Amino acid sequence: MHVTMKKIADLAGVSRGTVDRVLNGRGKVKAEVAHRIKEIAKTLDYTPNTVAKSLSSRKKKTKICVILHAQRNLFFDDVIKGVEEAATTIKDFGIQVEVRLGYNFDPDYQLSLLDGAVAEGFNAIAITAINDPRIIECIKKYSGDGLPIVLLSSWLDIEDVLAYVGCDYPKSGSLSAGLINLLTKGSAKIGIVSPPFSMLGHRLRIDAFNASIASEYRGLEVLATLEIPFDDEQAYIITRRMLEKHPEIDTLFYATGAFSGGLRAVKDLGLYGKLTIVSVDLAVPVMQGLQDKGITATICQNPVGQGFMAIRVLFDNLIMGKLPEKRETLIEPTIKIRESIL
Amino acid sequence: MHVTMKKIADLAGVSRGTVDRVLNGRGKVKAEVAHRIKEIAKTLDYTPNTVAKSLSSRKKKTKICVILHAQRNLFFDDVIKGVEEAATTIKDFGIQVEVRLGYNFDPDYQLSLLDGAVAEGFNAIAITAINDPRIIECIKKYSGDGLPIVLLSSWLDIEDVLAYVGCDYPKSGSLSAGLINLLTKGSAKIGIVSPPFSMLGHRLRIDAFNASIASEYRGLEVLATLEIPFDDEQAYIITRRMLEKHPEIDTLFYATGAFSGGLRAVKDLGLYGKLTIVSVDLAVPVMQGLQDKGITATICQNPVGQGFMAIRVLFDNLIMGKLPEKRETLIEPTIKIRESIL
DNA sequence: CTGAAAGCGCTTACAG
DNA sequence: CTGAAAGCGCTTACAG
Repeated sequence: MHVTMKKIADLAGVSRGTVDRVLNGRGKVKAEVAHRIKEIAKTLDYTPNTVAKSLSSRKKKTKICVILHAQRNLFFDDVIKGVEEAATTIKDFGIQVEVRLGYNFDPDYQLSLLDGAVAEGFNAIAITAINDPRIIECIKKYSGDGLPIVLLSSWLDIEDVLAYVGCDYPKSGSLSAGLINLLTKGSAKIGIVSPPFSMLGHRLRIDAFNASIASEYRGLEVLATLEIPFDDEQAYIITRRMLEKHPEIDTLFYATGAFSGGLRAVKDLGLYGKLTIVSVDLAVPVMQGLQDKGITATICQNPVGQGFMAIRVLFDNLIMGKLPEKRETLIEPTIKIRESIL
Repeated sequence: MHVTMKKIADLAGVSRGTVDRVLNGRGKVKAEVAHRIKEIAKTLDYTPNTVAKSLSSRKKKTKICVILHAQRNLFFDDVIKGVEEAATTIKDFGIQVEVRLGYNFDPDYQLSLLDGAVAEGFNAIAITAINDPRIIECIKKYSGDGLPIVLLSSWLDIEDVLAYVGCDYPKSGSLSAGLINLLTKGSAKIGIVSPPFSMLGHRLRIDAFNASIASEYRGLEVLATLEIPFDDEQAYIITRRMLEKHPEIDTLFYATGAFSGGLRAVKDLGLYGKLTIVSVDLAVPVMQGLQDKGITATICQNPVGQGFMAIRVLFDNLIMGKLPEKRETLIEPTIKIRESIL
């Protein structure tokens, strides 16, 4: 019971060093011996002991860098909280985690953070990567070089990467559709406001929203779909124009972070509290809106869990050489209403 | 950087053994020496290395017993899934986790499981304790003897225990009220069906539900509140009688696991699909009901998370001697609708 | 009351 | 290509 390297070494009639070489692919071992060791390990169902492993390799510090694409906000505060929670549990494994904030979705700056982290010898990276060709190129390159990289919270289709940990955008979209159906008893004129589709996830979300309506909820009708930048002034203008152009709109699916501008437009038009509004995430104005019943519900994506999982996936890979089962670790979206945040 | 026992020993001019004695309260040490060591440890902000700690004490196996009060069902399957997930992450710490199923809420049987686990030398216990004086007494006794016990998923007011990990019943109640308010646009005649209040949590949930309505949602009216046992035949009869007696009821808060009986009553009366039904948890008939839109929503309590946290709390205590920050680790209730389970 | 030594299961130079 | 030894940070008998 409980197989160790020593036991395998004894059975194979070699030293632990040799077993180590075979099982961890360090240096050359005579083929015949290697084969024998592998057989024994397999027969005995050997699994290396993570705890011993990390204790023994404590000298060569292992460092994980978490790179975000903007300054802190409520969402990233939660992501960071999850990251730090995970960091605490793996601290004693000699793994250090460092968070570096980006600046205003600036690709150049993020690029410099990325290169900087690699130059400083970080052993793994979690990044909310900006959808920019140079960044994608850069991530591909480092991944190709064997650096474990996790895309955190922002979906990009990069195969080479270790994993994507973040929102299940399609599910977030269909969940929103189902919820709006319930909240409006199956009949609604909907205006959609989305962040730019250049962030791929957002398109996936809206597509799923529409697909869900088309297949299940015929009483829901989408009158307008707007992409707006992360800019509250723009949000105000565009949202206002949409509501003026479509006075029949009684429901807003407001799937963007630039919330206060849009909310102001709703208020200025005297529609606050009259519209059914479903939002995403939990920014400050959303919290406020739920509180005073102007916002009906919001679809969250468990940012704490995202941060936590990103670190776990990297930890498992660094310590165990483990690949995640699926390249996408999708975090379950959840419905929050007023009482959820009380 | 990075304080170890050896460093402290050197600074104090003693051996590591002595430092160990002081910091872990094993055996006597001259008061003056002990004091010096404590000072140094505090100054240097020493925190013991969990990894080394557990590796070194690997010989004396540590075992956690998880005792449930009934056979498996979807809820406990998820709890067990969480338990096993946590068990995997701590396996290499030499901690074994074993799950033992109760039988039909039978206190005698649970008592025998509890005594059995202690007799077999388990080092910690997580238990979905039945609200029975003998069991409470027994838990108190073992807790008093220093055995770390976590109450899992079933709330009891036992101070001596290490922690309660489970549903936030009051929040579950207010969340249900808020949700029903949204689903019915603020106007509903409600029938409540609850499991017996002898399980304390259920009373807390219904109380919070009513309190929330009283303070915020005056358009909601509770016409009947029924406690029913976990028995589908009874559930059928009682639910049917309630609906016949109060034909104005348009909304059901069906906060019990005995679901299929009640659902059959609704169907037999031709009300399926017409009532707004909010349920709790995700038993098979609930899943089915959400699927075909007969059930509007259900309030879940993250059973996977409960199982996971229970083990984590015990692990932290066993390995680190850490007490949980609060004695109650409350799991956030969540709203699930049709699309949540698709 | 205190220290020296061995050990937990692995990795890492260092020899050969 | 392979082995013996030291070490990661702690605990645990065993002496004294």
